[in-house]
Amino acid sequence: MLQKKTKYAIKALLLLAKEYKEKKPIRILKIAQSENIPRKFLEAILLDLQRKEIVASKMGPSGGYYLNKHPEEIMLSTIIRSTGGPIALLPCVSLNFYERCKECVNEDVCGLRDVVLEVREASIKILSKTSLADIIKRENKLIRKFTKQ
Amino acid sequence: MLQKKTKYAIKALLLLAKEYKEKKPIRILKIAQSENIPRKFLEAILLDLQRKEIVASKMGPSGGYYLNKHPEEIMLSTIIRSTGGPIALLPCVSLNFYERCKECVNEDVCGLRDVVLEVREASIKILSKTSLADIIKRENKLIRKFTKQ
DNA sequence: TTGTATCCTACCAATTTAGTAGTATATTAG
DNA sequence: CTAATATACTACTAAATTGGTAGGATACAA
Repeated sequence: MLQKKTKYAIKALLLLAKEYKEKKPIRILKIAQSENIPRKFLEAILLDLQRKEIVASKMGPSGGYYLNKHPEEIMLSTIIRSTGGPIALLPCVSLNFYERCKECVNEDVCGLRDVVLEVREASIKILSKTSLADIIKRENKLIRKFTKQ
Repeated sequence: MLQKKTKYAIKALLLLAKEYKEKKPIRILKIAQSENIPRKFLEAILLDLQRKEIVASKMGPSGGYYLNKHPEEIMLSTIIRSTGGPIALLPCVSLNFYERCKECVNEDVCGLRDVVLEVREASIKILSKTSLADIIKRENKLIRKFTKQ
């Protein structure tokens, strides 16, 4: 399951994406209020995202955060990883959070790992081709679909 | 990520599957030792699996646990769910652990949910067609592959 | 130079997960 | 029938993770 932190990050980034205009900063407080995220927590999350170069910031009055890339270039997989959420079901198949199973004598020969690898591939395939812009597009499509009815 | 409990459950069930013979019980202690699982913890896990009718037990001397179905009929998705691990990335797309997002005004129109739904479909597709028997087959295939080299 | 913003470190609280203790109950070999 | 050996069950405790907060340092525009 994605942790709250990751969900908050995605929500915040989606807001930045919707208001996107190169280097136009938006204040933390504004994001926190409109997305219903605890202000101080969001501060920490954005700081993380900045270290991963997903967002950048401007200090001082009229400062705030803005996307460091175009919304089409920021992928869901990148966001999830940046906020500490591994995508794989087991650490032994995680690209970014790899850890060996203590119990496994030889992980090359683990049948479970083999399956879980497949699941990871399938998930990453979707998550790494979906950008912030794509999510917004999907949202609009869904809105059109549901207002037609 | 799968929790330790789930991993232990899978390991235990794989052992039972390898030794499978209808209603032949294997002692907790034996499973615990050969799979390196804390004995008392395993006890609790097997009790859970029994309630979900994946295993059954026989009490008293010469008692123990055995699979309640053929190894080909016990699916990975069932095991994961039985030990409390949701497969979906968000509760709002989980079939068995569904929970509404507080923040979402209308989840029918959530772009993120739409993506996460796709990921769930892809994962479940794999997990629900893979049985204990399949995992063992994969293991054997991997062993053959690595001993050839 | 003052007010408003992010930056940064160090916490604390709540929840979840992992694991244990101890007793009750069932079964069977002798 | 009873001693030995197994699971069944309840109730904890410990450890780890996650969610969230406090408060001062730093930057910068007006």
